[in-house]
Amino acid sequence: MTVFEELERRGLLAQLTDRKEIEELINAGKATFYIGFDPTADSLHVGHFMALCLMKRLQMAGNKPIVLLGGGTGMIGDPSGKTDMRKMLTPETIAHNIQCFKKQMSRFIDFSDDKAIAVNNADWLMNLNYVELLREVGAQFTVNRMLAAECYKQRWEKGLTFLEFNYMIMQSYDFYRLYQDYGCNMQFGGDDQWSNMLGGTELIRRKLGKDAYAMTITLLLNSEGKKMGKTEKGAVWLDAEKTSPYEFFQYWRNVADADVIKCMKMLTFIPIEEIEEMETHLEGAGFNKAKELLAYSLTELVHGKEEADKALEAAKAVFGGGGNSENMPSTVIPADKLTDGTINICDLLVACNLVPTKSEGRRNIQQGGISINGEKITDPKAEIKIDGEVIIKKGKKVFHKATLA
RNA sequence: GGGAGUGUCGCAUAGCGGCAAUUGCACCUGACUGUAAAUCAGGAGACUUCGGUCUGCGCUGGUUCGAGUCCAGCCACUCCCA
Repeated sequence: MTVFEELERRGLLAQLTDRKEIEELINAGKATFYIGFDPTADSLHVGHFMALCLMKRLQMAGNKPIVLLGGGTGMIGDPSGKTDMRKMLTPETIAHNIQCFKKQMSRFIDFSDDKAIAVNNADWLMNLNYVELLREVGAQFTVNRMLAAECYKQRWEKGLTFLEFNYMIMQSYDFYRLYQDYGCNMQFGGDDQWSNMLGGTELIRRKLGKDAYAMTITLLLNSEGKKMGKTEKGAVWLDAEKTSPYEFFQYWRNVADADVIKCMKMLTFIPIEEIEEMETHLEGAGFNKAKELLAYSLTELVHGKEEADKALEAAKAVFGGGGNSENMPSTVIPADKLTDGTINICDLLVACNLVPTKSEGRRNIQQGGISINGEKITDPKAEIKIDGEVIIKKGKKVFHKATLA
């Protein structure tokens, strides 16, 4: 099976400028392609992860990836698909975020022996001369065409600043530079990047008379049409500090039935034949097995085997009713929060970050949602004795361990 | 630069001067389940010695026994004209 076929069978392909040409290029394994990552946060998230997996798949097939870090484009902010103006990032934040990105990326992409390279578009964007750029590049774009781009539609009502409007130009210019400097003739990315990517192919065609290609991968949406990788608390991060391996595992363990197979296909490296086979006889409780596999293999990819094992162990212990609390998420309670070795139940819940306020904790207790060491708590004034460790259960599936400092 | 309008709990929406403030989505808890979905029930400013107390409708002042609601100034955003 060729790489291209595999991508297609996994449902990853969204839009392509020239299907046949791209298929041949990447299957031959000699292509150089790039994917851009803007340093908007100090950790990668699931969307980035998909792009990195695509890179890895293509790299394994012999192609050469270029990771483009958006040190320059990050100064502007991509308005695509955003309803509100992006907060402007300070140069310091951007530099910090780039460091974080680089560190995480090296887990997925092999940069040794020049098998992949990372570049920062700040290197060329920051020194651009305004008038020169306008004449060189600006003359190649018409405003009416840019405005027609799908990615700006959402901004119609809220307004689009000139700063953000220029994002497409910057990204196009990136592609143009990479084409010239590295012979990179393909750009891949998330489907929301389509218009920006087309800008680049267009620019290359006009300036150089050469063909360049663009391909986007499907956005990972759940069965309700919402972006996956988001929770109420925000994104599901790849950084263990921001989203613990256990939480990460649980996120995927809890996906809807309708989404398991799709996630497996799009996010894991489990052989596609295996997934398709599984798909044919998946029913009832069998879904749980599939979800467990999904959660495990993703956690393994992102956090390594050891952490994945721990997360799986913790999940089994907790949901299987076993007593092993070793790998459960936990909080250490400082001794000065205790009086006579006990702590008020509401204070305990807040201290463990299980609820935002005491009122919320009280409510949960009154509604019967809190158990300590398997015993339901009904009195919000209960004093909990902490000696050794205490297992707190909130709702149906939030387990937490509190230990004394 | 001139004119019009808007600013309420994550988002969206209601609110004749007596409101901790409507409704929808999202969210949380309970029941049923498979750590799924659907459904049903409940909850949802904070603190509380459970009697209360404090904070709150862009910001700052004012009118009033009492202001999300009226007035003035400011700020932000949107639209129209230039």
